[in-house]
Amino acid sequence: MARAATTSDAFNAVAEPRRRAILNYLAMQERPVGEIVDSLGLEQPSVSKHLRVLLEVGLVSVRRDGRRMLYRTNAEAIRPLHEWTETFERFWRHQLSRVKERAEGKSNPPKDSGPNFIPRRKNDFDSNKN
Amino acid sequence: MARAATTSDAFNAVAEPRRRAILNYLAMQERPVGEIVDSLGLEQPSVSKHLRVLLEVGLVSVRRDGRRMLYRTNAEAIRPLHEWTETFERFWRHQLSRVKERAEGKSNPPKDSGPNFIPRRKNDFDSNKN
DNA sequence: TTGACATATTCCTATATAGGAATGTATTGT
DNA sequence: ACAATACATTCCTATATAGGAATATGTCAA
Repeated sequence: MARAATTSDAFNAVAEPRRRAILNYLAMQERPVGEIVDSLGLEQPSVSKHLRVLLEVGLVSVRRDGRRMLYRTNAEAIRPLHEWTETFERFWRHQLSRVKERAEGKSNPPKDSGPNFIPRRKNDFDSNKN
Repeated sequence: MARAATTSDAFNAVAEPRRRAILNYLAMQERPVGEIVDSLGLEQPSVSKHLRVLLEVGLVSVRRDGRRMLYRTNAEAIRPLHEWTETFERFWRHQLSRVKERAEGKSNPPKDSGPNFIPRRKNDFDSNKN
């Protein structure tokens, strides 16, 4: 009766901007927690918690190196998201051409897109602090 | 101090499986609410609420047709997700080849991927009832 | 063993749902 | 005007965070 757990699946896990930032950071190479903390400017407990979520859904893997824990992004786990979004690719291509036609002036003003359109935010995905 | 609103951005909005199902359903063509209710087997108020969220983040658009409201997916709004996931494509390609090498038996057992690996669910994204 | 270093976990709290039930609102046909 | 149709909104509640603070756990060096 509430929102699904962040650990439900990759979709829920990556809904949090800091977790996406962490995934970006760990994509190139494995890193210890401390470096994530320093580089992204987050609190250490916060990073540990986010990593736990990412680990539970398989978005990262870990191995111990002495007293440090080296995390790395498991890109494979992001694939389902990529594939889901991919099914819409052909549609935004079509919509683009339609918009283009309209820009070239093909009469009727779009009495479309209803009551309150309210497109909230822009493209501020990724990163963010704290 | 809690989870970000579902209306924060597309990432949060599509974290809910039923909303993804609705987006899939409305991708091909616009549809009245009633058809979504019947086709996906959800409660009408539930569908209206989900549509409101999708509308607020710009993932769908509406127009009135008599007493019906015709919704349609705005694929363009899914593009940021596609682009974010796309940045990981090259990585899962690399990882795949690494896994392949290992399968062909290149010695050392993967003392990798830490304490409790716990990859929870499989690929049951999309759809779902209620 | 002890202390320092690196992470993880626990506790507490404000907040935002998602579902169910009930009700409100807009629009059309007669 | 009125009933019926099609949606939207409100109310209520159990649940799952995310952040901050404090503390616990694990590992290495001397």
